[in-house]
Amino acid sequence: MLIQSQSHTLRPLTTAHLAQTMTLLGLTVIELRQKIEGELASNPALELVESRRCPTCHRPLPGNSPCPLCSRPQRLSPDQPIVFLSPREDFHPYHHDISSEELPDDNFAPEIEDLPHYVLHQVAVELQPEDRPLAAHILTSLDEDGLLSVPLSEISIYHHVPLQRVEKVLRMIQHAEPVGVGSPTPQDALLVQLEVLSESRSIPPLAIQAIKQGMSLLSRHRYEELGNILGISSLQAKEISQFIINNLNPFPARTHWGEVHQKASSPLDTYHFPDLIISRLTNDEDSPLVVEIAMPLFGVLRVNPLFREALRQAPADKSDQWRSDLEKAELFVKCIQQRNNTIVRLAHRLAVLQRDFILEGDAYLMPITRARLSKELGVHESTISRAVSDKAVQLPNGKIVPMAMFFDRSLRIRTALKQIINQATTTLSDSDIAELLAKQGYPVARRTVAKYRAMEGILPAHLRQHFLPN
DNA sequence: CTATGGCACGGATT
DNA sequence: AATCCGTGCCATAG
Repeated sequence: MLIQSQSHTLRPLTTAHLAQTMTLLGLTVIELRQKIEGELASNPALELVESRRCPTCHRPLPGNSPCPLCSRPQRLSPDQPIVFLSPREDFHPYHHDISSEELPDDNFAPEIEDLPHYVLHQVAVELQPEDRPLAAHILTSLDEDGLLSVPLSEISIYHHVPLQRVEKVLRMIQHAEPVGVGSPTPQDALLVQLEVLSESRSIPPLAIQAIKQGMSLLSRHRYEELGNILGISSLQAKEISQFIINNLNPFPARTHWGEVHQKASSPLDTYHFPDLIISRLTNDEDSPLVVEIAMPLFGVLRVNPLFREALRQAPADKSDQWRSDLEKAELFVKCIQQRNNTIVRLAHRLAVLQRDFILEGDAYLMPITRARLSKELGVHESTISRAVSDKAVQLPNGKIVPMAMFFDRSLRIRTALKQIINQATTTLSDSDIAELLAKQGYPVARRTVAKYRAMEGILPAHLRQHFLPN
């Protein structure tokens, strides 16, 4: 049998090994955690050793390696990302301490008043004095997403006023910034935002229906079924969905206040826990990237040495069972290592290739294919596919995006297209846009422009109207 | 007649 | 082998 040939690439030795590694590769952190917990529970030969922590930064360390950040020599090259496994005990997105200092917009008001006051000041002018307590009640009952957490009827009863009056006040609040705040459900928030948006620009006609009838399908990206309900094709459904994602936000408090045209980071997706967390080591322009690969458990998995020992004196009737447990455990540990190894190398390569995209944004995305990467890393194409699909990455700016975005061939062109339309003084037809794109080095067919436009939720030229921002 | 959406085909990707 | 994506052609709306 062939022994590993390449430098530090762990090679699968058996088909079972291969199969299991493949399966593991395809799993998200959260899925992997369940898988590992299952194995741990069913196989006594496996054990979980708790992670050590770095004495300096208190970060949990994978295995016996020194802390990849603190024990790093001073030789820092921007081209060399620091990639490491990061055992986690929590499953909330988190920011590296250093990068969290960097805030995206500078014109942010230094004295930030809290959301309830911010909204109250806006509605105060048109609010009847006697309705003030109602507004206050509503605004103090918001959850952290800006949604109303108590039923309206409760407020109505509490203040001994008719329900319509409460509704009237709520309507006022919902129309304040951030638009939709105070809505009882994400659905209501979207509807209000849509209504407000429709005053300044045209909107897809079926968007309202989509939100009203297909909310659950919408949030699960079930375009085909959504299309069926609305009596349109799944492509159209997708377009509408895209429009909603791009222009509306189901959780009003989660965006920054002020801007009307939110580029919300696809809010319907953000609850995913990222598998990769990318930040920058320092705020310098040439700082290396730090890539943490989320490990699902706070510890390191290994074969229990005591179990190995015990096997020697195993009672005859248990011997076979134990032996098989041990083998399974060894295989499992090896597969996990293999998975980690592949992901580390993949992440490293991606961080090198897509550095500009990670730091500067969509316009700098390199067009790369999974096939190319698989050659560079010396693995099968399907390996890359598995490793990428369904995974989420948190970028230094805090946005969580699907890992597949690193391989999106059209994203670059789509952002160029958006820029063209935003900067255009006249209303451009699709063919006009196609020409302009070609001049920028993106030769695309007119028909393709239409599709990209639709993907971005931008309406056709004759329905488009231009408004100056604010 | 022009601009755009639907459908389907072929090649690339997974 | 199945799926996705860009594109051409045609129908339709304005």
